[in-house]
Amino acid sequence: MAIQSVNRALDILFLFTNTKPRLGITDISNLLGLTKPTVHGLVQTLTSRGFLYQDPESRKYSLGLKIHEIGTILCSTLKINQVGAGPARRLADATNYMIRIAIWDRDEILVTFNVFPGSQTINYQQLGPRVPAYCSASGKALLSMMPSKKIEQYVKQTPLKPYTPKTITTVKQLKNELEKARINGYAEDREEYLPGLFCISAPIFNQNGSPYAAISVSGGFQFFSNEELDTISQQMKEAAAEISRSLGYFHQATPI
Amino acid sequence: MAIQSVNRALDILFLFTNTKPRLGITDISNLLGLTKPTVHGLVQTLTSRGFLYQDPESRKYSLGLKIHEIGTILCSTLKINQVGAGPARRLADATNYMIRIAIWDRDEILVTFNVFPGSQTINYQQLGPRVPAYCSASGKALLSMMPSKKIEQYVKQTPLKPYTPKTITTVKQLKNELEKARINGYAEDREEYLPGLFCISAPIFNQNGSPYAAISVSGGFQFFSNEELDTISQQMKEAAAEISRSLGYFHQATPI
DNA sequence: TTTTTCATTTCAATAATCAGAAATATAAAA
DNA sequence: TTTTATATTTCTGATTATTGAAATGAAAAA
Repeated sequence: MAIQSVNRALDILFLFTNTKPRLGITDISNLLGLTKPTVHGLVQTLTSRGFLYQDPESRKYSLGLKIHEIGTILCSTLKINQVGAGPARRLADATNYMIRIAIWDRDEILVTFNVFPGSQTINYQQLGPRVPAYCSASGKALLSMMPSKKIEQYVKQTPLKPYTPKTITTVKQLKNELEKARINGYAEDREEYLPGLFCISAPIFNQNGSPYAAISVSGGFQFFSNEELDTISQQMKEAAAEISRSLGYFHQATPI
Repeated sequence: MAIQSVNRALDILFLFTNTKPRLGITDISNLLGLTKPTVHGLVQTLTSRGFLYQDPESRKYSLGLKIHEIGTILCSTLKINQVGAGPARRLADATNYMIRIAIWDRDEILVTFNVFPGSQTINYQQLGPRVPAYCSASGKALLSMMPSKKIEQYVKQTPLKPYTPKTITTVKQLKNELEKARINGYAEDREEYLPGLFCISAPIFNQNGSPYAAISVSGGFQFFSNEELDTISQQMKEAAAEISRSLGYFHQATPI
């Protein structure tokens, strides 16, 4: 049983966009095909709770800051952040690079946690950004561990749009990358999404043994020597394994 | 007219916390004093929209990732971000430090935009973190431009809790800082919230001439020489003025 | 000033939701 | 296996929300 008024209230929230950030009652009424008294009641409720904000001058509405509050709570309730914060912090200090944790969400990579090296900087325990899986190290790390059926499905329905000259745009290239990731235990992103940004990422598994999240090390490409890559990837894989264990994952012992 | 079911749906969302990240129907029913069928309908609606997530195994509910999506939209619809992105990016590249834009929200500082120097790093056009006003450069920059009545009200109802050994904990010290900020045109934060973090921040005014937001430059304290401080604070004040003008603020000409 | 626009409120009929109690379903625990 | 706990569904009268048309209020435009 879906609650009509709740659905409509959520519909109203998603009417606001980059290009239409401010809406009036009549706008909303027209967009949703609802009467003005109905819209007014819903909008007033959302406004009284801080999910909408009414500009006193124009009387137009925009999204309210209470949305940020619930977003912060979402972030702190994510299990991966709760168990990943410690290992990520230690990895940041050990490597002196930015560390991120990300999860797979609707075929994209959603960053859930950011740590910068040195205790003098803030832990961004906050969500975002969202990045296509095929051109991020974490995306490839996760994809490489998914069943081949899922990979086929992914490449079939995902246009490999180039973001930089180095973005992978063919299925063959992508599959090669995934194979390499399976061998190395980590995936790479060599300026495939942002120029100058080089990342490596290792998958994190949950108690079902499914690839659930990924931890990544980001740095300027010029700073990663081959030797450094060996050291850092090793530390990163250990951090990933530690988090996987915290999530209840036990690596299968090799059968005799 | 407040819509009961919408209010209840929002109540449900705020039941989830750091310490209680997963709740069942009975839990929610008890916490809100509602019957189970009522709660179930609301929860199902929120789940179908992605605002809640039900774990298939435990059947418990937690906050859903759709909350992040609406948070992203909130961020991109904020006028201050829309007009501040350009100047902030240029300031980051000019100074080679992290730049942030923040607004005053319920006596706290809410960061709405982060830019890191160099095009190789990502613009965090995302909300958070939230920091007490009295121990952040942006908070002091904004507070310094508020009417003295508002300042009195602020210090009266805000406990000056220490975060570091250098946090300002007396009203007198804070007022001295505000006076200094008014003279300099920017405020400072010398490791008052996080050890090793030094920031300066200049206020941004809206078309009413009210202090509305602040732009800050963050860096390790050891990297700020006096000379550098002069240059950077000047560039920062110019960026702040540019954003203020974009918001419709015209600086009063000095009367003859 | 008058006109226009749109937010807000009113009202009564209609539709949707809720409470309360109880039944059924489902999964974990004993 | 049975027991236990809890999610989910069912039902009906009571409560609450929505519609549609119209009126009022309040600010901006002409």
